[in-house]
Order: sequence, then C-alpha cells, then structure tokens
Amino acid sequence: MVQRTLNDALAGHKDERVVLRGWVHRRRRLSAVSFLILRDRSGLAQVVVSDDATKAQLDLLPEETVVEVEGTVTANDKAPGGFEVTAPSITALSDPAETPPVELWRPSMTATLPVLLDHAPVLWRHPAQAAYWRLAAASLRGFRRTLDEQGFTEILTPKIVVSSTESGANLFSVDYFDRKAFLAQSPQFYKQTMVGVFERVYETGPVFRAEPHDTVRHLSEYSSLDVELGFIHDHRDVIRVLRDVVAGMVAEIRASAEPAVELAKADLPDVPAEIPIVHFSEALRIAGADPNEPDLSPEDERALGRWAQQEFGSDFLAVEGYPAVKRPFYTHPQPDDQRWTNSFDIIFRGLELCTGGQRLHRYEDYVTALTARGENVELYEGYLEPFRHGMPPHGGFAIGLERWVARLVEADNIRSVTLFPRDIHRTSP
RNA sequence: GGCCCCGUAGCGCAGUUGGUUAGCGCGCCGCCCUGUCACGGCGGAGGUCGCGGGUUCGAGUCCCGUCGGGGUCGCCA
Repeated sequence: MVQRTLNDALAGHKDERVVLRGWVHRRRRLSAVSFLILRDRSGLAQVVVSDDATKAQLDLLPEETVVEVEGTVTANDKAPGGFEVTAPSITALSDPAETPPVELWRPSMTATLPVLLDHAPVLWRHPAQAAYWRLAAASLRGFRRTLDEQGFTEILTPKIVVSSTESGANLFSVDYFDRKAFLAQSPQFYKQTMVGVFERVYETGPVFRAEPHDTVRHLSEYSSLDVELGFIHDHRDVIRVLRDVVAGMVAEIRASAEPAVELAKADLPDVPAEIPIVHFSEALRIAGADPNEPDLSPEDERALGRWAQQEFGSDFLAVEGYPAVKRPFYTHPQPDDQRWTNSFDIIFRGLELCTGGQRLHRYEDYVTALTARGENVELYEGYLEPFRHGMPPHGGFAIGLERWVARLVEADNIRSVTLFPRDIHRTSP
C-alpha cells in the first residue's frame, strides 16, 4: 500500500502518485471539472476531478465525508499553493456525512457563541478554530520544555481533596464513598510539598472553581500551568523564571505552530529580557486609583497595561507587593514592611494573566499566619508536616492556559478558545 | 448573584401604530456553467415565530409567568 502523504507536503512529491486521506472540506462543481478541497491535520489540498464517473461519485460525497484520494501531484499556477492532485480515484472511508450545523468551509464561521459551544464536537474541525487549540498545545510544549531544561520535575497531584486550599468556599463538593470531598481549586499545597522533594516542580492540569463568576474570562474548570521552586532569594527570582517560561511558550509557538498563528490571527508578544516591575502602591498611583484600595480593578489593570507599553514598550508588567490582607495565608510578607507581601501579579496586555509570589517556609510562620486568620491549624496538618522537617525558601506561580490563548488571539470570550468549556450554566458537550 | 439586552428556517438576520399567504442572505436539493478557490446563473424545498397562559374579532408584534442565551459589575487565572 502506498504510504499516506499529508496535504502540506504536496510540493515534495511533484509528478508522483500519492495517497491522501482526510475530510471533504468543500466541493466546487463546475460543468467540466469538479474541485475537491481535502482537509487533513496538516491543512488543505486541492484535488481536481475531470472524468465523469469520478465527478458523479464526488456528487454523492457531501462535505465532511472521510475519503481516501489517490492521484498525481501536479504543479499548476492556478492551484492554491502551486500544487494540486489530478487524475484521482476516490474511496469513501465513512458514510456520506450529514451537513454540519454551520459552514465549516468558510474562512470564518458565522455562528454565535452558544451555537458554536453546543456543536463543539464538530465545529472544532474548522481550521481557524482548531488553530486556537494548536496555540494552546504549542504553549504547553514550550512551558514543559523551558522548565525541563531548567531542572524542574513534572508532577501530577490529586484533584480530589478534603480541605480547602485557599480558605474559600468556592469548591465543588463530591460524594466520596461515605464522606464528602472536594475538587481541587489549585495544586498549591502539593506543589509546595514537592519542593521538599525535587526543589523545582511544575504541573499542568485542571483546576475547579465554584465561584459564581459569570463573565467572558471565567470558567468553572480551567487548565492551570503551575510552577514552584525552592532556594530562591525572594519573589523576583520567581518572576525571572516566569519570564523564561512565557518566552519559551512564545518561542515554541513560533517554531512549531506558525500556520496556526496565521489561521487564528494571533498576535504574539515580544517578551522582554526582564519584565518591568512596579510596586503595588506605585501601581495604584499610576492607575490613578484611591491609594487605600486593597486591590487593582480590571480598569486599573488596563491602565497599567497601557502604561507599561508607553514606558517600557512591554506587553508585560509585574506588580509586586500586594497587600497582605488580599493574599492567602501562605504568602511571604515583604521583609521591610509587613503591610505588603512578596507576591506579584503579571499583567499581560492589561489583563491579569498570572499570580505568584514567595511563600512562607517556616512551620511557626504558618501557625502564626493561620491563627491570625482564625483558622484551625489542625486541619492543615497534612499540608504543614513538611515544613516541620525543613523546607527551603520557595515560591511559584500559576498561568491560566485558556486566558493566555484568549489574549493571544484577542478572543471576546474565553469560551471560544476552550475545547469544551464548563461554566455556571454549561456542563455539556 | 445584581443590572441591562436577546430568543423568528440548518446558520446569520429583517419584520412598521397588532391585520389575514412570516421575509432576506448564506447553506441544502435540482438544472445549467472548460478551473474554481467565500466560483457564478436559474429554479425549488424548508418555520407550531423558545415554552405556557392572558388581552383582542385577530398576536411574531401587547401583558404575565417560565426556560434558554448574550453583555456588564463584584471576584479571580
């Protein structure tokens, strides 16, 4: 049997007989000739059908039918890409397909978001839609490659947990045999714990938030890219790793997902050698916000994004020193001023992309922090045990994958770049 | 969750102060067209106007309820 050739490889097989396999993306039937646009994972290829029997056969193979095409690669200036397949024989590999709910062969789909989401299993076939996930997949590769090269160990930790991670009530509860458990809203405790084993760890996986957020940038389940590393001096070491990670993600997209960049109309950022840093108190001033505000509003973040662009020509800005009252108990205070913390947010084009910081690493500091917040220390014993047995100064961060891709392609709604989004209303498909 | 907006054909939309056969574009089906590339031309099919109730001689249109959806704010990644 002749080996399969991918659609994007026709140029290397001029005048050869090849076998293509894929989906009938579109047929254009003229009087003397029919065009079959074939779609496979690599892209589109044009097949030219001239003989009457094959044209009649093609008439019975609607769009999205899966076919095998054997034909001759022919150079032709009139063909898209300069090459096409002529004198084909066609074999259907699926039943004739039903017409999909929206026109997948158009350059861009015309359906509204709820229609896209309802029919996601089919509509992800659209090349521009699929390109969104190719960007996500390339980002994941870049994330892993960068960290692997810097001595990190990949970990996978439980998504079924018993205690809340961040003292919030925003957890989904699950029936777990005869007792109650929760879906993890973050691998925070486990990744810190594993710093005690591997020094540097990362995890990619789902996290679950039961917060009743109903916005264009929130999901109930999203993909978190988590990093944690030991033997840092302070949170600025963490920001440097974050910078390398983001640069690695962009580099991997450039290296291996160029067609997707074009299809998705993605605007890839230049990652500066050092991400500019401003202190939270300074950020409030720059944004023109009330100096006593404990947090930055979305509007403030947009203003800071513009400022970073003007001041440094950077799409990225780190805001460090968030107020202690707004950060979780495990956050390390700013050594010279306890009102602030050694934590940071990364603002990417005016939107919060990532949160991170230095964590407490002494057992007694945890007891003090939890007690000050009225928490029962005993409930945290599993988490706190490693801190009684020696933990290095450490810190980390987490990037929301879908949010990252949404910003790259300037999506109006995070759901449009999420494979099968879960939100307050939607649990299927 | 608060506030605002929207549910009309497979998809995107129009539908006047309530008026009798509910339209348009694309898709789909048929016929035609020597190379298209969002091909083009002609014709055709396709609708319990989200659902339930009410007002009225008459409701896609007005009222009440309900379900579904979108935007925004809080908070977050």
